[in-house]
Amino acid sequence: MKKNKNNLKPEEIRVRFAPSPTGPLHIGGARTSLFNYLFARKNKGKFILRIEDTDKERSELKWVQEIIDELKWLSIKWDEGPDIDGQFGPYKQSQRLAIYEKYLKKLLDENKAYYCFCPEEELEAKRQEQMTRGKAPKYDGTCLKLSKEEVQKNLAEGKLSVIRFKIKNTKVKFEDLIRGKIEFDTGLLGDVVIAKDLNSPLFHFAVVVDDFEMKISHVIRGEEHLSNTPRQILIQEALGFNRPIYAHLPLMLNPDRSKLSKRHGDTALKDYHLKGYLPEALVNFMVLLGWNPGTEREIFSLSQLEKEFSIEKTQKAGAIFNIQRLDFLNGFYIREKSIEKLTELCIPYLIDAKLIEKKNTEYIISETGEEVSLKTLEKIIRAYSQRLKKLSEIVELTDFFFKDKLNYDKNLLKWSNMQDKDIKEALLLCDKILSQIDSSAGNWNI
RNA sequence: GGCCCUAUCGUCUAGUCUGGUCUAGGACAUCAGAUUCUCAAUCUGGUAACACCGGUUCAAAUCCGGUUGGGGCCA
Repeated sequence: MKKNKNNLKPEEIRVRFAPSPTGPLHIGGARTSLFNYLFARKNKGKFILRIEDTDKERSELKWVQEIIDELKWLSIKWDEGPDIDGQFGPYKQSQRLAIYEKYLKKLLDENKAYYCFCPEEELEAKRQEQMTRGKAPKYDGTCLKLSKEEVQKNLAEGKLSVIRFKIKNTKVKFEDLIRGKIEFDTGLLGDVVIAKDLNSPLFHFAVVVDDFEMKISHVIRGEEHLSNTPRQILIQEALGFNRPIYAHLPLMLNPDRSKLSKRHGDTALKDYHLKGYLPEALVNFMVLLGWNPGTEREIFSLSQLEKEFSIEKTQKAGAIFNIQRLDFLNGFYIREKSIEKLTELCIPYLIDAKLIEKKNTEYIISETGEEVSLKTLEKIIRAYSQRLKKLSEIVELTDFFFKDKLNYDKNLLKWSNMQDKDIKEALLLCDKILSQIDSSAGNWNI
C-alpha cells in the first residue's frame, strides 16, 4: 500500500467533480464523482460540484439539471455547488469569466502566454507533416516571433486569434496517489491554447485556475487526464499556484477493451436509472469496478463505503463494464426491498406500459377499467420479485394479469412431443380444475 | 507515429510493496447436482488465470531487465 503523504487537516481536504454539461451524465463520470465523494467523506473533507460550461455552443442548462438530478438519485451529495453556495463560488465556469481574464492578462503581461494568429488549416498541415516524419505533433512557435506592434496590429484588425501558453522545456515529475511516481518530458509538448480570447478560457487553463481558487487539495479524475497533467502543472507554476495531489482513476472499458462507448450499450447514467436499476446496485457496482477493500466482501452500501473506502486500494488497469454483474447486484438489491417498497417502485413501469392507471388514490386496469387494489398489486409483484433483475422487467413478467387476450407463443405450452390437440386438452383440464377453486374463500395462494 | 499508463480465471478482483503459508482465494458468468407444479431464488460441487523471454535467489505471481499485448493523451 502506498502511503498517503499529505498531512492535511480534514478541513483542508477538498475535492471536486467537474463535468461539462454537454450531454447526459456519463456512467464513467458518475463513478468519478462517486470516488471523489467517498474520498471526501472518508477523510471528513468537502466535495464540490463544479460545472465546466465554458463551451458555449455545446453546454445546455438541461444537462446541468440532469447531472444534479442523477447524482442526487445516487445519493451523492456535495457541500458546495451551483445549487449550494459556498465561499468559493460561483460554481459554474460561465460565471467566473472575470477571474480567468485576470489570470490570462497576468500570463500575457509576464510574457508567459502569447497571441497566436496561425490559421487552422496551416496548423493542420504542419501537424500532418510532423506525424509523417514520426514526430510528435507540436506547435512550431511561429507567432512567438511576432513583435508587440505586429500583435497589436493584428488584434486591431480583428484577425482571428487564440492565446497560447509557453510550455517550457523541462521534466515534470509528480506523485500520483494511485500510480506512484510519474515523469514527463515537456519538450515533446507544443504550446497549448489556453483561451480563444480574454473571455473564453479553455479547459486546461480554467481547470487550473478553478482548482486553485476553490482550494482543491486532491484532483481525482479519470485516467484520460493523466497525460494532460504536466501541462496543467506548468500553468500552475507559471501562475505561482501550489500543486494539488493527483489521483488518476482507471477507465471503464467496453467488452473489447476500448474506452466505454455507446455502441456497446448505454453510457448515460439516466439510461440505467430508467431501465430500473437501483441506485444501491449502481453504487455498489461502480465502486467495485476498480476498487475493493482487500477482503472477500462484495456488498457495500453507500454509507458503509463512506467509512471503508480508501483511494490507495484503487486498481491501476482499466476495468470492463460487465453488465451481468450489475444485473446480479441489482437482483440482489431488489430482493432486499420490502414488498411495499418494491411495489411502489414497480408501479410507474406498469403505468408507463399502459397496463394500469392511477385514478385518484386507486389503480384501475387500463383495458377493463376494473379496479385493482394495492394489495393485489403487491401480491402480483411478490410472485415475480425473485426473478426480477431490473424493475422494467415487471411489465413483461406480469402483463397477463392485466390483459384479457393473451399473446403468447404456443410452443411454450408444448411438452415433449405433444400435439396441438393434446395441449388443448390439457388446457381445458387445467381450466376445469382451477375454476373449482373458490377464490372468494381465499383458497388461492401464490 | 511520439509520449505516458497498464498486464492474475471469460469478467471484476485477492495475493505483489514486506519472495517460501499460492498444488493461486473470492465474486459474476458458465456447467452439473439438490430442492421444486414451471421459471426464478437458495444450497452443494465442477471447469477456468499468474502474457512471454531472460536474470537474481535455495526458492519468484511476487524483485530486476527486455519483448509482446491493451488503453489513454497529443488532433
